[in-house]
Amino acid sequence: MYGGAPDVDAAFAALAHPVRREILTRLARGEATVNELVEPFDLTQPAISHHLRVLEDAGLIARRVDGTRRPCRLSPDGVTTVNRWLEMLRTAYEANYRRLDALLATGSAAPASDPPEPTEDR
Amino acid sequence: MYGGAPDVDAAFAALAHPVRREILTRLARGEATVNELVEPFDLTQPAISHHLRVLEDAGLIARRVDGTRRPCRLSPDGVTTVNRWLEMLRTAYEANYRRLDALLATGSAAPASDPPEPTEDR
DNA sequence: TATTTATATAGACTATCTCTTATGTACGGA
DNA sequence: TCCGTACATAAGAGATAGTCTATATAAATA
Repeated sequence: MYGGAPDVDAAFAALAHPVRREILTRLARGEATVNELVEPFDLTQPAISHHLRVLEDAGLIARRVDGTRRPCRLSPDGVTTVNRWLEMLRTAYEANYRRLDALLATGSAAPASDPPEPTEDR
Repeated sequence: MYGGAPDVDAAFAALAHPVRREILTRLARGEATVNELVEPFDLTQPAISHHLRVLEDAGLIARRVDGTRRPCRLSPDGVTTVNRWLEMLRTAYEANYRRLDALLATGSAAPASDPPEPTEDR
């Protein structure tokens, strides 16, 4: 990663809005101009421009200049940031499970009220 | 309004707050009661209880009853929901790249988006 | 140069979020 | 039973986010 890693908070905050996630879904199929991104929504152009700014600041999209147009494309940096955080969470979670399993395997006294853990990941 | 799947929306919205992400990080290391989760933060107990409610509604944590205590633990469901959405995005993104690569390999005229040169404005 | 097109920015309004204090509820222990 | 502990819920203040209209900017076009 060349530039500074986009901040985790900005990436998660950007992904929290359904319109912004829809914009990303559209951009995953290829580049699009601002007006092309406005069209599927019942929102004004300034509203979409604002969402694009948020996505850009989060490292989720990038833009180039083409005359008066600013075609947007997906930038994997923001998604990578989010994936890394989720991976950290999952790693800590699984490490805790391994520790718990090891503890139970030793035959140590288990907490009496311990319910069987229901779900495995995925 | 513009919502897609409601669980996706709830999960991403829940993850958008840094305090809630910190709570999840703590729970990845094991179960904790509400008071134990309040302690590391400079927030009141009702504020943390509200965050826990948001996390529970998003399928990110689960709670059990132990006397007057409500120990919380991580629930993988919400993270799985988020991971699935990100995987969808990545899949579409990579499919688009393969399509573009195939197009370029045929020697056809590329779409107007050929320069990978990052023209950055401002 | 004047006009149109594509997009950005500003300001205001409103809705939602976050946090607080105050209070309610349920359980355990004396 | 009375009290303390652990937590939830309510109500309201203050902050923030999302959206609109109006306007600015900049390039393309006539």
